[in-house]
Amino acid sequence: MRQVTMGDVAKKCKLSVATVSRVYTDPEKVSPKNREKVYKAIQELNYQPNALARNLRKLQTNSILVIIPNIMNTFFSYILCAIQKVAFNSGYKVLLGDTDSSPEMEAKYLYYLQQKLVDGVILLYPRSNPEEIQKIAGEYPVVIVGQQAPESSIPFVINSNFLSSQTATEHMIKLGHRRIAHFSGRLSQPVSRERQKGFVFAMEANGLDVDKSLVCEGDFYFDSGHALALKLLSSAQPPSALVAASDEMAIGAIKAARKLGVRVPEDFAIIGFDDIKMASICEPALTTMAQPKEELARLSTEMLLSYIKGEPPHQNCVVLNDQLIIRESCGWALLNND
Amino acid sequence: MRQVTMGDVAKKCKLSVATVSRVYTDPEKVSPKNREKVYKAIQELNYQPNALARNLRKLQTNSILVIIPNIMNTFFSYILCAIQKVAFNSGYKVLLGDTDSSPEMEAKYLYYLQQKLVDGVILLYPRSNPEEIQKIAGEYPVVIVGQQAPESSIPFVINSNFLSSQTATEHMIKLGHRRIAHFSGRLSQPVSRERQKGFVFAMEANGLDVDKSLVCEGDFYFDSGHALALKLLSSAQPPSALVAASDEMAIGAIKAARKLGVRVPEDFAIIGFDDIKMASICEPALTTMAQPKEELARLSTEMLLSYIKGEPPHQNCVVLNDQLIIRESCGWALLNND
DNA sequence: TTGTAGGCGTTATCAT
DNA sequence: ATGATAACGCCTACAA
Repeated sequence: MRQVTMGDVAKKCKLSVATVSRVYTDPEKVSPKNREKVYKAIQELNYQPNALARNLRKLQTNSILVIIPNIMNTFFSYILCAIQKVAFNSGYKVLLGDTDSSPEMEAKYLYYLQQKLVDGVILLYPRSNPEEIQKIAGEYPVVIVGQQAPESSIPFVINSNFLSSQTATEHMIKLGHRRIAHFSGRLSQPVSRERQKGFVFAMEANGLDVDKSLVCEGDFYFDSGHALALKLLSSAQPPSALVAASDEMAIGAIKAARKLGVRVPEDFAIIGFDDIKMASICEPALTTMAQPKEELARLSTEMLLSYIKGEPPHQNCVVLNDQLIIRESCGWALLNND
Repeated sequence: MRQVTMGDVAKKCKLSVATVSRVYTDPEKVSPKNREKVYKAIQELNYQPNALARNLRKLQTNSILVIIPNIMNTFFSYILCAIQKVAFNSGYKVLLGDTDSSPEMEAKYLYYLQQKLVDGVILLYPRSNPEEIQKIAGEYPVVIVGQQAPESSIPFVINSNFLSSQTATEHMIKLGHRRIAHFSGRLSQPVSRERQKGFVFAMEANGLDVDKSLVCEGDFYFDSGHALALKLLSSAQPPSALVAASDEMAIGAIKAARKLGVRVPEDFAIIGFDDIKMASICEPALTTMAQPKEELARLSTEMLLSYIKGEPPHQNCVVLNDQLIIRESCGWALLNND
């Protein structure tokens, strides 16, 4: 069954394809009478314009690609969800590019731009090297979320990693902790280094020793937090508190503590990062630095869309502040309950 | 800056566009010497074929749309992730259609097919009415996951809801429970009705009364489970066990119990459905009916792709079995620990 | 093995 | 306000 085309509609109402086309692109320009005729024919033939032809003609797809390390993490899926909402409301479709944290996948997806498969890309927490990214982002609309593009003019939106990590650490120090551990993500990622630096800075600024054996490299995922905590808690001199660079690792640590009979927060206070859904639900509820997910998503999408449309951007680089959310795992309530 | 086209490549190596095109579609058909020339020119010009033009010419996009109620739920995001992997390996791109559980959104997304924006659709747990779906699915490749398409020939993949709900319920009965509650999803959805029926059937088959006040309609989400459990547990005759039709509701119930000082599983045994990530992490770990997520995703994608390619399908309707995963929340260990 | 040329379904320009 | 027509960039008979 051949597809219904504009030609068919035109023939049906004895008008030209140009007029039919105008009904879609600029209805004002066609007389009310003819407009009606066209609408009727469209209805009767159940016609829908072929997006492929339109895309080719206009050399654009009205869709964007979101490159994302792992949709299973609710932090990412939340952002993805928010991006899709903003994009949808602006008439843009969202292609999904889950990289499973692989730089190679990330690069493959970036090439969708060159193939004209999408009009722009939102790149969440990139893993591939800056040159690779710069090569594409220099020519096509790309906005990076969660990482500052060093020495390049790629627009980005990030949260205040250094500062927030510092805040989280100082929260623990204020609660009286001296031996504090830090679990970072892979240090190959700038985010991880930023958060680790914030931790070290806060410790030193408060005159505390940074025991190197307590500054551990994880990978942001649950399992790494679990394994690291098991090791530390069964060592000779276990820490009394943990600043984790992700909620997943923090929750992994909670589970590890429980397995060893270590009480959280009494014997081991924990603070996470991200505020994923599980953070408020797990037991004890996780104290964490909440990233402004909604804002991150909205701003990056708006920036990308105006970039695509060639509008002058209001802002190219945005740094958003995180928010400390005090729940149970840090032991704040133990001291402040009256 | 004009985009590089096949014409440019052709000119560069003094061959025709046809030859260049063949290098992509059927390299065997062009002489090794010329092939090299073309490769070189492609390299030098940094040429990438324009997917838009190719799509129009071939009237296909090599992409599929996944319509999904809510990516924030790890059950769905897991399936989405698995679908994307299978699709990617077959050269297909994945468009994301998060409906936020709205039938209207679902319908809008279905029309992407008519607009030729995608070659096929995987429809997860549809919420819109069957006629609406049938209208599109009758003409274009659609595979439904999680719901049987009644009186229509739309291919589908589901799990054994009735049977699994029965199994879950009987598990509770075997553990000695008599007053058992059931939380369903919205009864407008067939899945919900199936699971509820499975519960009722198991109760009656075992000669137990079904107290209507214990058979509650929720909406699959955390909050509904929380609210319902609060109500039931503070009633005059609280149940001693709960069969929840989703893990989210089950975990909501766990939190409610904790809030009221009711011990899980000692005073209130709970079993969930889905096996989301949080199920193994929450406290106590959730006993649940695990859906074969991987299989659901793989089979539906394979079915859709062969449907798109016009291959005769191996199977049109698949029913997969769930698996009972015993953890802590049902209290099995209390009886069987020796 | 290679080249020529028509067409995929729209949109946009230019006449009328 | 409307119509004829030339692109958009690629693929694929068909001819050479």
